[in-house]
Amino acid sequence: MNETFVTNWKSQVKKGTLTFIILNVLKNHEYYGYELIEQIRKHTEIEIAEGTLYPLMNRLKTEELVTSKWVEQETGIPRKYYSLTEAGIETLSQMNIYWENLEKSIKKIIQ
Amino acid sequence: MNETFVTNWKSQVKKGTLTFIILNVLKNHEYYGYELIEQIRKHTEIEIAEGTLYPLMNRLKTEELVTSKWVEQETGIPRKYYSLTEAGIETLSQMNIYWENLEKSIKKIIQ
DNA sequence: ACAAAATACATAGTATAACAAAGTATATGG
DNA sequence: CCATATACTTTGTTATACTATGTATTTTGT
Repeated sequence: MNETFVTNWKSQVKKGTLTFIILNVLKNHEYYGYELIEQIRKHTEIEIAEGTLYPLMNRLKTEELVTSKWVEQETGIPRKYYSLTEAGIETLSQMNIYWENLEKSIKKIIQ
Repeated sequence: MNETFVTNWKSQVKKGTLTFIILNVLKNHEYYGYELIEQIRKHTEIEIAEGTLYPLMNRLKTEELVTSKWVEQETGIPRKYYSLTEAGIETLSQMNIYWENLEKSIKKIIQ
C-alpha cells in the first residue's frame, strides 16, 4: 500500500527524536559511538545508521552539549567515548519538558 | 544559553509528528486548514505556521491520505475542508503502532 | 591460512520538511 | 479608513536523516 509514505514518515520522526534519545542515553552513562547504536537497537528497536550517528555526535560536540575522549584499547580499535557537558544536561532538561508536553498532547489527540 | 539549539530541535521534532497529529485530528472530524492550526494551538500548545500547514496538506492530498472540498460561506472566504480517505485511515493505524512503540522506548530511556 | 563479517570511525551527496516571509483576498472593529 | 483577523498560497532557506563509500582493525568461519 503506502509503504513508502510510512517508511519516509518514520525517518522524519527520527529527526529530533534521535538527538533527544542520544542525550538521554548519555545522561547516566558514557558510551562510544558504535556502542550507542547497539544499545539503542537492543533496548528500543530503533535502528540508527552509522552515517547518521557520527555526524550527529559531531554536531552535539560543536554545540558543546557533549565532550568526547579517545580511549585506547588493549586490543582493537580505539574508541571515542562521549559524555554530557553541563550545558548538555541543562539543554536536555528543557528538551524533556517539551517532550513530556508533546507526548501528553498527542496522547490527548489520539485517545 | 543554547536557545537556538532547543528552538531548532523543536522544529525538527515536528518533522513527522505534525503529519501524525494532523491525521489523528482529522480521524474523527472534518476541519479546514486555518481551523486545524487554531484547534491544535488551543488544545496542545503546538504552534503551526501557515507556511507549514498548507504545503503539508497538499502533500497528504498528493499521497491520497486526505481529500478536500471547497465550502462556500454565506459570508467570508470559502474554506477548504479536509477529511481522511480509506488509505489515510489505514496509514494512520500503522503510524499509531510505530508511535506507541517509540513513545514506550523513549519513556524507558528517560525513566 | 584466508575470506568474510564484525567492530569502529568518518565524510560526501541527496531528499525531505518546517519555517520565515511575502502575497492574494475578504471581513470586521475602532 | 486602517489595522487586524480570517483563509489560502508560494518561494527560498535551513537542518538533518539516510545511502553510499571509505579507512582500518579484529574476530569468526571453513
